[in-house]
Amino acid sequence: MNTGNTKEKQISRAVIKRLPRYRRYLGELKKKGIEKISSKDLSELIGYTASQIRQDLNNFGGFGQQGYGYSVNLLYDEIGAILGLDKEYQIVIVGYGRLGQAMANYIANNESNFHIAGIFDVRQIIQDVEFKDAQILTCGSLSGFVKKENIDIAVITVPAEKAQIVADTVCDAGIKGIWNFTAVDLDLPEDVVCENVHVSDSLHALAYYMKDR
Amino acid sequence: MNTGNTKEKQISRAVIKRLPRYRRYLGELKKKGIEKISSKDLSELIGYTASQIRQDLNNFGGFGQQGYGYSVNLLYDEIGAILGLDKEYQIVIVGYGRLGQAMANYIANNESNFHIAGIFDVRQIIQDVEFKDAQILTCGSLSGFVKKENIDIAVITVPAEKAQIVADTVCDAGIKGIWNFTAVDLDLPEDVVCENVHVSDSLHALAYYMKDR
DNA sequence: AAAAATTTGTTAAATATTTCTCTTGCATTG
DNA sequence: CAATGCAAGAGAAATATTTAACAAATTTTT
Repeated sequence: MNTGNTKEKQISRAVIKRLPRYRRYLGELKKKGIEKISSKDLSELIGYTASQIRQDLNNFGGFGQQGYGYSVNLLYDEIGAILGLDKEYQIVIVGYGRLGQAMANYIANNESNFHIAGIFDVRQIIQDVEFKDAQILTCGSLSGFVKKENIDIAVITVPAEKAQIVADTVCDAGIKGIWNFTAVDLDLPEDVVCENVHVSDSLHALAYYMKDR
Repeated sequence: MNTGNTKEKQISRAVIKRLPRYRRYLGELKKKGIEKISSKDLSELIGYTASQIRQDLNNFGGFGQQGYGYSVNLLYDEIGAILGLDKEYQIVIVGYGRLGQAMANYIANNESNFHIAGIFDVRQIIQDVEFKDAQILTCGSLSGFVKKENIDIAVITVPAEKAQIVADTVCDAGIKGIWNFTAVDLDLPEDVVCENVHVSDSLHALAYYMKDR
């Protein structure tokens, strides 16, 4: 077991970025009732080389069987465990505009192990008083809520100019992870993990690849 | 000029992914009225090494001046031109749920050279009949609209199970690029460019990095 | 006006990542 | 139940990416 004190091979970010994708495809195979798959077949499906798939998976252990392939169900669960998707995370959504609402829906409907504990907005929300079992509150109570409810992750969907203030607030309150949808890179304490969804960067990359079409 | 028939160094995807980020920071510097910056200072700001910044930029030409640095304004525009952000793109948004609305707002307010020409949804939308100067229409007219209006990019924000059908429709109608927000990878013709925003993959990567916190 | 300090563009070195090759083990088939 | 084929795992080779080093050009200082 990894207790964090042995010097072990650091898994590259590129590998981690591929894991959710493997899991996504395995989920689809599962749904279709397919029980086993070889790295070769998975390769054709996903578009990475078979070699890379095997190499990636072997960073975490041998989940396959020679002459047979990989068990779809087993591999799906194993990757889930590697990613930490075998636990439940408590999250808050900060910023309940259209993007915040979209992400709330997405999480509630597709990410069963991420529980929306609270939703925050600067405005006093009138139409919705709650979302599923989460209260919708004003930002003033954010810090206290994160502390009291032991929130793991803050989803930041506020306007860009408010993002850093929100980040500071939740970090001070002891948050462990931030899922940032704003177009700024946040300045965060060492021990807070952050994943950015910079849609503008993605759109601009799209423009680049369209250049000579 | 690149006419596409000379064998030239292929720019790696990693470089392209960094360009929008450079431009974003340069935009902020511009706003602050800063006129020049060295790769060293930019490095401290962005977090890439100065060496990498220079290397990246020199893929496209020498925009800096020895002993001086880079002109913020010039570099901002040059990167914009490299990315193809000096043209206007006609886009349609397909799927006008909360995510579609969020992206429509984002584009209208932040991406001046992407013009929302039309918005499509399966439902007959009652409350909004139009968004800025774009009509909101039902999906039946999507194909005809894309053809007639010469649309460049389709933003796909429909439920995952509809994504491929929408993609097929717009591709048949001659679209050049797709900005895909659904959790599936689309099967597309060779000549259609696609940029995916797989939020689930991003969330799962976040979970991984939170493991031992 | 000369000297010193900057800072780019570029080439070379170091790392990291991906692909290839080969060995070994398992499963299937006759 | 032996022979054959399949496919993982592992290590080596090949690529690609990133970082470092340095010469040349420019600016600033004295």
